[in-house]
Amino acid sequence: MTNYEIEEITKIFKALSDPTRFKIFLFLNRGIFCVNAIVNFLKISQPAVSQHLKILREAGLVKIDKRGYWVHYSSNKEKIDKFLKDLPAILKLKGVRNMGKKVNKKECKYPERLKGKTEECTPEQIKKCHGDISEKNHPCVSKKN
Amino acid sequence: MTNYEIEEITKIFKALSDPTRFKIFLFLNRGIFCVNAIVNFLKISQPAVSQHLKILREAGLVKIDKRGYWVHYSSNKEKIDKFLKDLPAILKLKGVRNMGKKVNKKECKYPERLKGKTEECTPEQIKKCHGDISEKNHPCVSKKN
DNA sequence: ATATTATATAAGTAAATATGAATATACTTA
DNA sequence: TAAGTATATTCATATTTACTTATATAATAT
Repeated sequence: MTNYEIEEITKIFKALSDPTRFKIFLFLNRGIFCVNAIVNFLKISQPAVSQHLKILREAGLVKIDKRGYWVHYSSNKEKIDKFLKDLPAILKLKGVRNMGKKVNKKECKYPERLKGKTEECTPEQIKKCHGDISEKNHPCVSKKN
Repeated sequence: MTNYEIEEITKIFKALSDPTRFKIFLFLNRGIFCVNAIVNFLKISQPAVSQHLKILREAGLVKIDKRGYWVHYSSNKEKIDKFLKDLPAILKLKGVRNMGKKVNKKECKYPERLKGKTEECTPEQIKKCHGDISEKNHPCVSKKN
């Protein structure tokens, strides 16, 4: 699997995050359509459709085929299939670059002060909370999830 | 697979469409963290984190566990796994309700007038373009994708 | 040639979003 | 009790977004 930048992934999610645009995307999953076909299907203005298509295109989700002055759009199945295949790993943080800074020492300050439910935290967790912590070895982490 | 409303799906995509929020989501995929742990990891204000968490929670992507005045967040693995499992079918338009109106007769008006590239359209396609068309039997549809 | 058509882009606008500062709430500590 | 802490909420603001109308572009039709 190729590595993804966070912005690359969120761009895809953003492209699919508007209901109107998502309908266009689903529509294009069924075949190859010209812009006016989508306009007449959705009953919104032609520029609105063009702009949604641009966002879908820039996210790599749809393809273009110019024929005369018609422009035929269709879904980019290769890209979508690849994304679907990679997604489980992406969501589990494999293959994502530039996650951000390291965690510092200040988080989850005093979990050992918890009364009544302290028994739900293991002694190691409590100990960790004041020791050295890195992105991988964090307090407040439990295996219970 | 359960059926999804379009808004339900786009709400999940929208929750994952902001880079900051997506980082929070990825962070929570690694364990159970209190809000301040996330604040210190991301270096943005605590209210900003709380609000992102609210959006992730409302999309069903994260879970809450209140302990004293700490609130431990973690990813909702069941929901995420189910969504990942359903996604291929969703993107292929199975299990999506309320897609919208039927297609009417106006789209892709005169594809047969195309010169030079007409041969790329089959006679049936051109014929279809002026016959009865429904959501399933649309002009401009080709199997070439 | 001119008129028409399909699509894209630009400009403007109303609504939504991301964020921070201030405040509220609820719990803990002393 | 009062003071402190973690989190949520409210409010204000700058930015982004989805949309429409108007215009531009490029091809087709007459």
